[in-house]
Amino acid sequence: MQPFRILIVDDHAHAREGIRDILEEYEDFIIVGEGTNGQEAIELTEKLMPDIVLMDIGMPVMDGLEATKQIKLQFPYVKIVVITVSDDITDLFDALKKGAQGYLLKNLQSEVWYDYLRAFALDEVPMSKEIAFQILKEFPQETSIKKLDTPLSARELEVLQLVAKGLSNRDISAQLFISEHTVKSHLKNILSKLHLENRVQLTSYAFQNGLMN
Amino acid sequence: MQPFRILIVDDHAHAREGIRDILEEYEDFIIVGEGTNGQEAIELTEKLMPDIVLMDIGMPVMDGLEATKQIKLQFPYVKIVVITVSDDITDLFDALKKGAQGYLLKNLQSEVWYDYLRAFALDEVPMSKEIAFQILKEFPQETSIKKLDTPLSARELEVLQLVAKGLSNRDISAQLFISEHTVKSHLKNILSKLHLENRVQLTSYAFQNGLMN
DNA sequence: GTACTAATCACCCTTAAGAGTGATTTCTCT
DNA sequence: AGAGAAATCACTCTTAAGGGTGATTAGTAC
Repeated sequence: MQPFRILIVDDHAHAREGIRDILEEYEDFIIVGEGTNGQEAIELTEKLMPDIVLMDIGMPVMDGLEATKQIKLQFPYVKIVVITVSDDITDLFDALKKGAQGYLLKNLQSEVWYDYLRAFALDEVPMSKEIAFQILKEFPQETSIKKLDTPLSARELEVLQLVAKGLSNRDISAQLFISEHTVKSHLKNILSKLHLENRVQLTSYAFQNGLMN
Repeated sequence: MQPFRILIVDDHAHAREGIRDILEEYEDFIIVGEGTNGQEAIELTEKLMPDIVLMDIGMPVMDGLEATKQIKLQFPYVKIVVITVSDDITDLFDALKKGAQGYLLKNLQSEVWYDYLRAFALDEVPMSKEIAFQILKEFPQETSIKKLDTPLSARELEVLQLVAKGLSNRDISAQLFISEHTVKSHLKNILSKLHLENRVQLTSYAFQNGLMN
């Protein structure tokens, strides 16, 4: 079987080295290139067409989340695994939202990396958001997942539906007899809870999840 | 039967007089109040709770379209007929979009007014957008309905779907390999053709009309 | 060959949106 | 009584959105 072609993107040279050391232990993987920022990630992906991109998040010029989004838009078949350190798992949802299929912590044993990436390359890891939770449980380091995934309050649902109808914040404030500030505040919390980033995505979400009648 | 309670809103005194003269010919109608701008329209609607509001469009302080929107949001059961002069029928769609149920031209015969308003009050005039067209045909004064209601081009549909997915104009431009200017241009045309005013309403429209799969 | 349209790009301008931060009040749960 | 959540409002700041206007190119229709 052909080895899996892997592109490493991380702005820290020693981080790339660490990953390289791990992957070179196994014949299943071949590192086809290395990049140091999101911009390079896009260019190298286009040039090298790797099977998997290992993408760091915090990088200069263009960060890994933006690069992930761009790459998935242009090359949907390229798989992206976001790599991060153990203490900022909060980015997990953002990464999946941008189109990443996988999520790995830099400070795991090399055997874990191997098992995970191999399964991943063979499509044996359908990395959905549900499974992401399970993975999190297996690494019980206290993460800073705050008040995410709390259910929406009644008021928030009300605001959500008005947003999805196409009303502006001002219109909503007029209808609910509250200030526009408050509407913005509710909307901010709604977007945060649902891991969305703007009212259009919220509208799309509302329709796809049967919240509009 | 109780006469229908009517509120007249128009900034021109002589326009209100003209309407008053017409309506006072008939016992079916009683004029419960008169306003001169959109702000007054809202206040008077709340105070008087008329059956029908006859609403002019071009007015100072707050125009009739905005007032129509506000009133329909707060008092959905109040019927609104937008009144206008014959040469700016282009506002028709906007008025219906804001929630107006009817549309009357100021310079019609009083009998036409009577027949229309009576039928309207009795819910015998389901003033949909389709019927609006028919009414337009009956008043064949050459109106300035431009290139409205043209079908969307393939490219426009493509942009529409990306918008409804929640992508920003910049994201769309990157994916379609065109400039952000062009995306904006397409979007502008799309909104114009569909008589919508922002990307959220477009998203809503897309889902409700089965344009998303 | 000319008229029409789709698609592209550009510039200006105003307002809406959204992030960040923080504060107050009321209610509930324990 | 005290903790926590929900709802409210406020201020700042940056960027996205959208309207208005206009121009070019290429393809199509008649």
